[in-house]
Amino acid sequence: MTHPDPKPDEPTGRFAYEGLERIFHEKARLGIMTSLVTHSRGLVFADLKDLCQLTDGNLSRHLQILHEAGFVEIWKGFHKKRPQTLCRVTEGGRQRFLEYINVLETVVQDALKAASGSPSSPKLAEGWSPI
Amino acid sequence: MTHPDPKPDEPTGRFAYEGLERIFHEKARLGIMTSLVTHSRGLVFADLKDLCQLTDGNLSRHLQILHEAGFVEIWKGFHKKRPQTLCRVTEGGRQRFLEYINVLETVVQDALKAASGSPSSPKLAEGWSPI
DNA sequence: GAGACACGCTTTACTCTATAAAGCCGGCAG
DNA sequence: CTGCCGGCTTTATAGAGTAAAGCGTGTCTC
Repeated sequence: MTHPDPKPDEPTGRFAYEGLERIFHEKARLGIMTSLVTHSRGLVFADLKDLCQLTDGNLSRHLQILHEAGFVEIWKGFHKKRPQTLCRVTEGGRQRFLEYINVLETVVQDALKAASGSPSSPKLAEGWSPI
Repeated sequence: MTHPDPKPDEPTGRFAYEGLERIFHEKARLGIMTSLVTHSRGLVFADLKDLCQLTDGNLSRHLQILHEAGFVEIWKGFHKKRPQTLCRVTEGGRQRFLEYINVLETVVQDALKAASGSPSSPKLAEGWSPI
């Protein structure tokens, strides 16, 4: 074997988390993407808004961003003579989001590993002063 | 039993993730906190900088923010006649960070649950147009 | 038929913030 | 004493999240 312990995604620095794509790493958009991945047939604007507890303007802007990135499709239609917007995640969006989620999983693992280990902080040697 | 299925942290809306504290939910600070929780005895500025792959100014600012929030302690000292800064997570910081991590874990669970389920998007009914 | 009102979003304006670049300060070498 | 380097801080700027305002269409009521 050439590589006893490959560790594919960690060139040099630990805890750098380069894979945490900015576009997904945002409370509101995390909720939107999770909602859309969960409901693969799509969600109308109002339902998505309720699921994610967002205001209209807010959801609109985030959807615009995700759409420009090619991660969600936006379809316009009508329901009872009122306009309706249907949102669906694209296949690419789905994949990239799940990659992001994998990185997030390693973050959680790292943190929990640390938590189980060291209990509490010891005193410092002389010569250090706070603040 | 009064509550068959309590679900403590979910009042009404799903995928809202209110527990995702802004101060931790940031790539750089996630790395810093994980590093500090992992090294409970503390880390000097330079080591932390390398671990998180941050620039000096960047790390300085993020530490300042975390310190003002009471989540990290900053100690000043000297090493070989050069100033050194030692950073340690506070007990409160450690706790709050792990709470944040728990929320992050539910995000990951939600997304992965969705991923295992629905495969791909069906066609839309007539009357919808894209963009 | 003309306001008034509600629905379903979009657009705008503001504030906050991450980060690159510049600055600062003491020690050391020549 | 002049310049340079290590070890951070401070500043400046671009970018982004979000509350508030705006807009267009349908549906009442009088």
